[in-house]
Amino acid sequence: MLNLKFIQENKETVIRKLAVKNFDAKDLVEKIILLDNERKNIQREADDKQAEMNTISKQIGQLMKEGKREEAETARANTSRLKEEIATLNTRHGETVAELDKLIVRLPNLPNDIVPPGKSDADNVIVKISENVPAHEEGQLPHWDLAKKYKLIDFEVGVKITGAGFPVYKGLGARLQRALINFFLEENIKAGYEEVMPPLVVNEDSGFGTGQLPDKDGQMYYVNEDKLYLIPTAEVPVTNLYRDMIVDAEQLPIKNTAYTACFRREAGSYGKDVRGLNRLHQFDKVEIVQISRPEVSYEALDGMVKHVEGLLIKLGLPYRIVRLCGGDLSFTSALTYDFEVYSKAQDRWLEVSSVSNFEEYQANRLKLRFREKGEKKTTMVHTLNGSSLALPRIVAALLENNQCPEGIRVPEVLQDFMGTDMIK
RNA sequence: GGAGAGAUGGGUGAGUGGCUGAAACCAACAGUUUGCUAAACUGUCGUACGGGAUUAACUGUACCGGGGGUUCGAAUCCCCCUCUCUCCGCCA
Repeated sequence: MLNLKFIQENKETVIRKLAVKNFDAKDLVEKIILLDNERKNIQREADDKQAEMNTISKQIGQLMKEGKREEAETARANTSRLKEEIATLNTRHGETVAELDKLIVRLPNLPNDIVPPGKSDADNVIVKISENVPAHEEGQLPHWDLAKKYKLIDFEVGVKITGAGFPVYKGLGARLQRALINFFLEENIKAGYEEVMPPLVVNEDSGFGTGQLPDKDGQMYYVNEDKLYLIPTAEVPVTNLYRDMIVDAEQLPIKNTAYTACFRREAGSYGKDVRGLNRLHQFDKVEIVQISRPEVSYEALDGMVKHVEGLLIKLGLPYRIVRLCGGDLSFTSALTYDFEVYSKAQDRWLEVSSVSNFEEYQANRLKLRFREKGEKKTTMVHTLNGSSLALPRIVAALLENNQCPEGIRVPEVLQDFMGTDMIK
């Protein structure tokens, strides 16, 4: 969430920048500022009265000790009115804060200045296209047919045991999952990311910390009995590792990578978007997370983009990198680069990674700060994350782009993990 | 799931109604001393939200797992919740 003080001092900037996200913040910001001022006034009044009360209480204690019962009784008689006033003020204060909290989480993160304006993904800016993008060919099989032909993925049995969007990987298909996970993790570790293996379900505080709640409540699976959410991405448990912490400056940057299954309800999706592996309710993803000093977070972002690009190059997949426009940018992100791989048979670009800088938006919610050595004051960190990578569409692109008369060519970097150079 | 014990600052741990935002020790940080290291000594050493000329000194309030209550006054008494530990049961 945005910082209250910042909103107070930069009202026009907030409104102007959120307009890039096509978010009309004017009324909300006005209301927030009004409420915040009210909150301060109430607090001042309540604090003063409480201070008065504390003084009287101390006096009573002193008088009692000295045996001056009469005077103590007199002092006590004066407290009841004060007590009531404090109670009233505290109630109002609580209500104001609650209202303020409710409003402030409705403000999205401010986009970075280089975020292009735009309404939808059509307005995203392509910043790079790899040179190996093939031409669309007729007669190529889409991955769902290839998966069937080589007995790699069984969508039907997944429907039987769970439902649509829960495929079952079999044989070399299952092994390909494992190969990709291992490959990604190894590469990430080589790049200095420490591997963690977090829980796949999280509590409400964690969902709030990274911004999935309250914004995307309906997109997560919820375990009612225990009030837990199935994670939509490893970002949630991994970033929340550092919730409510003050880290030392020399610990930064913190770099973690994690493989997890991800669960998404994807309510409202349909059609060719959900065909085959294009959109699933459960899928596997390796994630990278960085916690960075604010002044270098954009260098960190560039580094992450380079790293993810390196993975796609090693896999030999045709890709492009796009900078998301304001309208396509997520609620919590300040700047996002999406990676898309080209799928020859579908003649489509498939999103396989999203690398974002959240600046202090998540840190504010997480209460994640750092402290300079020897200094007293704390500063919010910047948090970043990216997929490196999400498996299903990588698999789709690999199958489709690497199909040949003999079978499906396995990229060299995966051959050891796969135990073969050709899926037949 | 059953029974019991517990939850205090970065850590250990004292504190059963006012003198406690919290002893002591450890860790950490700054400094003194020593030829270096170590040791010793001195000092600092929670967070949030306010006030203060909004990067001051200083200062108010709140916070001892979370929420509510009793009281002029609660870390301390009462109630509810959560979590942790031990034992039993079940079990990958």
